[in-house]
Amino acid sequence: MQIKVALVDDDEGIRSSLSLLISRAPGFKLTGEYANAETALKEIPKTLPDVVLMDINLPGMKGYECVRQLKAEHPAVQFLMLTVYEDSDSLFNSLRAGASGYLLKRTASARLLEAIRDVFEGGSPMSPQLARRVVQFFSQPSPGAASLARLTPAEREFLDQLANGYAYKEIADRMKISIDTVRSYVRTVYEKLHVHSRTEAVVKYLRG
Amino acid sequence: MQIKVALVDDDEGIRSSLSLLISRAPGFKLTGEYANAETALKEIPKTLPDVVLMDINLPGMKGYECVRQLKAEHPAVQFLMLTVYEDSDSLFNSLRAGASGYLLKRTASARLLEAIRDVFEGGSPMSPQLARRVVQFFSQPSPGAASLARLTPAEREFLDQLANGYAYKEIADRMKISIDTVRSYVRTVYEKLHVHSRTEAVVKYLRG
DNA sequence: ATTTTACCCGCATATTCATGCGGGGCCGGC
DNA sequence: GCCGGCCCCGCATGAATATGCGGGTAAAAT
Repeated sequence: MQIKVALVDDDEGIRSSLSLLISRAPGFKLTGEYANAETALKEIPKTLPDVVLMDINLPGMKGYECVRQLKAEHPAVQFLMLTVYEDSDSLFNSLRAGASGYLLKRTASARLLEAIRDVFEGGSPMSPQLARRVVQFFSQPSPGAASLARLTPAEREFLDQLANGYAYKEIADRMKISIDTVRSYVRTVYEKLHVHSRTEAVVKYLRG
Repeated sequence: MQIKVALVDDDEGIRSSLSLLISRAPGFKLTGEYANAETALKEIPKTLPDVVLMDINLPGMKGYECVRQLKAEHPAVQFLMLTVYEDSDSLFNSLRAGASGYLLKRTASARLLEAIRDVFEGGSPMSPQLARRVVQFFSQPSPGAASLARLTPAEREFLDQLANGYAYKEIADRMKISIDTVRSYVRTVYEKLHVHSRTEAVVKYLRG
């Protein structure tokens, strides 16, 4: 089965080289190439490709805006963003818009084809440099993390179970400890977090 | 310059094959291999490798817990998680703990070495399947947002009070309604959110 | 005009939670 | 050695929660 690929980029040179790459590669079929977002918005719904390679920095409407609109109407179409910059805003805007992958343009040809296949198969290929941005988004330390750090590993594990909504008895089973030990954790954790109820503890845990 | 790599995995077979791979690869130097998190916690601070390959599913202390502690003390050390599962919780736990990359164990050898180098150079290699989870985290504004929207204003207000840790009686006072009405809200809200406990409701509210 | 929908109130009961008081054992450091 | 931190276990009790069953009214939709 051929993967139908469309291409949106304002740079004629890039477009033609990508076009050549894709049309020559076995298993891929180029169904259209467009120089701007407006044209893509009109034409892509007609051919409904499997994967769209989308340049971020289009003149006029930005690439991610185009993705947002197309993705809303055609959720099955996958979008793979291409950019020359490692710009954070563009990256997060694209992800929010529903893009599935994000590659730097200097990605090698073979890797690009592989990425298209990845996207088509439900993956999200991403250049390591860009992935790092995303990863950092998660590890940004929160304000209340300090008190969380004072918990012992077992206590943290317990707190995690607590946040998952399990009853004491269930937590005891999952952690292979007795219900009374669980109750013991409740006290120490509450004390360390300065809370007096399960809800408060969970809130502090999720936010911290 | 050699990249110093440490290895944490409880599976002897995997450990030895990875060990062989790394020690034979030019540019890499294996500085230690450990069968569990506890040993790693003790030994890794001594050798301070550049990159640690960490299995997620360790017996006893989980891999991401180990990362959390080591990363806090030694921020320069990079962690590359290895797992057989595409489990969402493990993934996000690891990212929050400070892991930089996350690969499936079935990743090809060449790609693994490349990933180690990526991590060392500040990237965040990630298997496309796993990256998709991360990407979805952004595009899905919230899985529960839809159900949250089905709440009436009063119910939302109530849920907010619930998330603040107030008891039913306190909520009744604050909202100037009867305690029995509060109980009524409990039921309708739980039903709409498909939960069976205060904690689950609050979690869904905070995340959605 | 009838039905639906949303909202408010009430009672009863089983379960869960919060917290008081104890007791063990293991390990690492002073 | 002894102490302090961490982990584990136990009993008891009152408060809070979850959920069953009801009943009303007023506005919106059909």
